[in-house]
Amino acid sequence: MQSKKINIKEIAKRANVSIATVSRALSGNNNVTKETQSKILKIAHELNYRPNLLARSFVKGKTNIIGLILPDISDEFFSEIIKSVDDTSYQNGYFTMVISSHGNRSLVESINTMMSSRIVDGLIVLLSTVNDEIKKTLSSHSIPIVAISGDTSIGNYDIITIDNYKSSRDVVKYLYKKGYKKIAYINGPDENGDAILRYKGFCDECKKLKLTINPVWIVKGDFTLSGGEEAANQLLQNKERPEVIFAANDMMAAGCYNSLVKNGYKIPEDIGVVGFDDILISEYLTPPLTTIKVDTETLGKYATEKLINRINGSDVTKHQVVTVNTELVIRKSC
Amino acid sequence: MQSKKINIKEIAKRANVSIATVSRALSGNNNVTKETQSKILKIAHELNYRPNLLARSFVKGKTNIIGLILPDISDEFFSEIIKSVDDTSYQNGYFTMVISSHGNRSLVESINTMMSSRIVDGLIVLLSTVNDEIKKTLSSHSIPIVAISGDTSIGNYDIITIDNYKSSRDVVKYLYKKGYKKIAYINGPDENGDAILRYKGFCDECKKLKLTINPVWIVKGDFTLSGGEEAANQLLQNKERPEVIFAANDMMAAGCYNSLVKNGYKIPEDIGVVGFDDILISEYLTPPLTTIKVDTETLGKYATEKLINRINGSDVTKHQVVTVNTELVIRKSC
DNA sequence: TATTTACATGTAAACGTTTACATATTAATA
DNA sequence: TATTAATATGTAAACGTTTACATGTAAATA
Repeated sequence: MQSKKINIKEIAKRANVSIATVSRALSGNNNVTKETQSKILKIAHELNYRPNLLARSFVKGKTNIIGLILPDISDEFFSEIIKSVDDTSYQNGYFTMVISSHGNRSLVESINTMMSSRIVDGLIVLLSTVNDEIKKTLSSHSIPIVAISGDTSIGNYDIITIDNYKSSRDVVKYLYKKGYKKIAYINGPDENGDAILRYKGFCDECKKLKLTINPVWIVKGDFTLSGGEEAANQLLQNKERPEVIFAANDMMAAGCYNSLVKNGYKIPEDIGVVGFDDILISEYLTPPLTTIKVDTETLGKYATEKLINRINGSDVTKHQVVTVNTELVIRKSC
Repeated sequence: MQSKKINIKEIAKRANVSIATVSRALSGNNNVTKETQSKILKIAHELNYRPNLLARSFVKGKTNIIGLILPDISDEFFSEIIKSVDDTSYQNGYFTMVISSHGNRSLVESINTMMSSRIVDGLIVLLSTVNDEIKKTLSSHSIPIVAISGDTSIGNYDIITIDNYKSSRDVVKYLYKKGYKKIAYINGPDENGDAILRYKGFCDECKKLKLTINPVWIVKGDFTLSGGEEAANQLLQNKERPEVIFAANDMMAAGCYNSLVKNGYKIPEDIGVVGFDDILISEYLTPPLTTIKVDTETLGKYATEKLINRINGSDVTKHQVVTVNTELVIRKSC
């Protein structure tokens, strides 16, 4: 039951100084004597004073909050990024505000709201698909924006990405080295930037290794578990069976497992499977899934650091595309 | 390149009215003529005016942001809660700020910072373990607080929880009905509120069904995958083998799978397994895991609604404990 | 001692809203 | 028509900080 409001005015009164001096003492400004400062600090502590961050943000025009906009928050990949972003921003004196744009909230709407509200100093946007509307919205920013996206086509903002193309080629290279010649591919959604590059990497490496790509072994998927299962079912209906299935993400690879088990195929003896992402469940599938590990921690870290450097003006270079390394994790599925 | 700052003052000047009238017109206040309002709205739209939410929050003493404090953000269980909380708060005109207290940030520190900063109107705190320090911190709140926790011991705040005790009894009941008599139990961490109640439920139902609890079949776990695997290894070293293992959470159940497979046991033919939580991987284990489904969506929704009702004063009852239902999901693991 | 310099502190404006209160205008009533 | 009530609008304070500028004081220099 604190009767009086504790603010710098109250502290000033008790310390017999002006509010300016209190402000300076509390902010560690050097233009204040040791004695005055310690007196003020003591009183502030006694009164359990906490600065009104809202007032401070208001006058400074800076909230030290960064916004993180997600297409859909429940995906495990995203939750790891949230953690990394939140960790990094905290270390740099920022808070993280998470805005998911599922349900009745569109991505563009979320971005616009956040950009104009002055509540966040900058924005990290996680993009799975990038259409022209989104690109236009992002480019018309009034605050710094960093995108985490597979689509690296030029926009007027920084992009943190992974090397989908090279990683995909690495997978094919590895399969080839293992002796696989007949590789099937389950693609991701058409408009998905990551999916497009992964597919291109697959095709190019096959071409380079002179592996003929059987058209019936290229099937469309949607990055979901059931989509992967259906795609695998479709693959199994062909007369000629592939030796290994390369799914464009782990979730679909897990779907393949379901299909293969139900159809009586053993992994990897009958058909091998390889995925992309290294999500949590991949390690615990039977057999554990060979896949491309995406370093989400670094991804989130880079994005956050880049954004903060943009915010505080220590990075004034042209917008960049930063690529985070991936790693082939060899397990037992092929 | 907007040369002039767009605020209500600027709009007032152009509309030839006072800032008060602009404020009223924009906020939909009725004390303003249709003509004046539409004139102001038109100008605001032309100038692409966006209210400074920070200024508004500051003067109103309300930010419409709720804080969500997590022990560690990467857990899948938490990410589902984030989604649900964010969704519900958005529907009620609130933003969600996520604060994870991993790394160098303690839970108590996070709570204190958030409570005093005035940045959030209320706080949802996800608790796995509740010690006295946390309880004391939560009880000394200056803003509404809702805890999502297994520990329902009375504190001066609302608690949303699941019925760990009853659910655990349900599992034992089901196993008994299936004919299992020799049930092993892998416990969670000592101080974990959920774990304590699950264990109690297990014991009480065994007693009721007159199932003798073999002490060597009760082993300690830590809710992690490797912990589950070790616990199962330990169980398998006894001369007498249990017929089924009840793991206090799904992660440990998955660990059991690893141990059993490595030791040449078939699930469920040789030994059955049952878990608790119904996390994403449970469905995709081989065989799919029978477990207790926790309705995270409802959990997050209830917590958020409760909090918002506290914030806007529409709920002034004594602090409550609200229990969200669980469901036994029968799959193939026992 | 007189003057300059450095430093500590105070004064007051600024940030962009909302809102209590005052005032002016219009409509409703006697 | 005179009075009252209702409505529209304006004025100015308030929210809690930070900070440019002014002022005062003590130390350093001439």
